[in-house]
Amino acid sequence: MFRLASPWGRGSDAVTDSGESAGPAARSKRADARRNKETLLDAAASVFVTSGVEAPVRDIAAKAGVGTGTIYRHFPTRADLIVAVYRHQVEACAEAGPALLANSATPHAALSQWINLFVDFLVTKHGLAAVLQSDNAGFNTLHAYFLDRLVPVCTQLLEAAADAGEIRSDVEALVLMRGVGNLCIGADSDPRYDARRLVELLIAGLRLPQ
Amino acid sequence: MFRLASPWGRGSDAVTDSGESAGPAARSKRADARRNKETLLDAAASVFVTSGVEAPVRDIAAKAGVGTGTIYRHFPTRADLIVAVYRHQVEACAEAGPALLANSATPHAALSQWINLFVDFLVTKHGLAAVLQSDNAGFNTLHAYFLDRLVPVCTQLLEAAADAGEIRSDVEALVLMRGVGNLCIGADSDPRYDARRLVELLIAGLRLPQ
DNA sequence: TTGCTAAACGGAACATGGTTCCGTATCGTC
DNA sequence: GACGATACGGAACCATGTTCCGTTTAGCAA
Repeated sequence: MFRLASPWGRGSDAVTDSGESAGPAARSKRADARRNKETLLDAAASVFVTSGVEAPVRDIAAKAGVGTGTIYRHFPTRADLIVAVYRHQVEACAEAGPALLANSATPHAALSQWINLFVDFLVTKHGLAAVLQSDNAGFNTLHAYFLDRLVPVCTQLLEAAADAGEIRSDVEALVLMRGVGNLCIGADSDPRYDARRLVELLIAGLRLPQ
Repeated sequence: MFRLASPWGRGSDAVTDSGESAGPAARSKRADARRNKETLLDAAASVFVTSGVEAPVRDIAAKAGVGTGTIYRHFPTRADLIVAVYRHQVEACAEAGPALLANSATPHAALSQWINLFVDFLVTKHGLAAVLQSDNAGFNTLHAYFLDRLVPVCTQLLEAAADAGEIRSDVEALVLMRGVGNLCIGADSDPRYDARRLVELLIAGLRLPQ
């Protein structure tokens, strides 16, 4: 069974740790700034687990022992903080797509397993799904990141399954992913609601009518 | 084609207009209070159309030419106001269930049409679907009202279709309705997202595997 | 080691939105 | 016309996201 990397697997973020990628010899960040960013990411991850992604910024700042201004200097908007916290897991999910396609019996099986991965991710992140769909500007970067990274993967899986004649070919990855994301909303707040089940039905509905 | 009553069909609300239903000779409400409640409902309906159900309470009060306190006296919480505004249409939807069942070729067709009715309702009410799923306490009454009124209808349709051997019998109405509601979130803010389509797929997924 | 400055910090202050409270105005009755 | 119950308006309160700015500090150079 495929699983995403551990939630605590974001110790060192190679891209954002020090200095900007642009410019030849851009001055590297001050040590305390780098340290604070790490502290902040850990605090946010921890608070997200207990209070959900909609936890007040002040709570995260408090947990990190830092002022709110510090958060906004490192992460221009809350969405950027969320992206940073979950980047590794989203990357893992994106990379799992081609791997599943290569290792599964059928493209449809790969698609199904990949969607499961995505659902598991969303369902275990209290409130993430809801925030993902919020039309609130300011979450635009969050929205964009998820879509930019995952839609191409989903497209690839959908096309493979369609080419194999397993599913209808008139459903776009963007629409499907948003649908799946929507179905995951509130999955953790009501035990009677079974998001995984509904997603299964949705995927079942993709099958070509016999 | 079945359609819900016009959005402006809530002129006189027989139940809540004057006096309480409890008590033998409960004193009837003052005329200005009754008038204000009507004005408020009209203003809210109008604001909901242009700014969505999440419009600030102050906006509704302003539109009605009334203080915010007045809103809260008539409607203890925002959710109560929303319920009051849409009560007629929800009732119409609930009543359409048995009617469709009686007039359709198959129970599955009735179910499908009824779900369409529900989806049309949600999709045309900017932001309603999102608010419906909000786990924010305070929207409990809204949540409860929709579920109390519509789940039994949906259950009836599901059971009829299951008894006819058209669909699987292991999906509860509550789960299905929440799923459909979720799929409708954000349907009006992004033209690329096609909630109706996804709901169709979900309903298709209910069919017994051949 | 000491001094200096850009960088970073903290948290008060501001903006927005839901909700409560209470002094005032009004209705309906006597 | 007077009076008590009812309803009204909107200021005030609380919670939250975000910005701003005076203060502190890291890192470098003399």
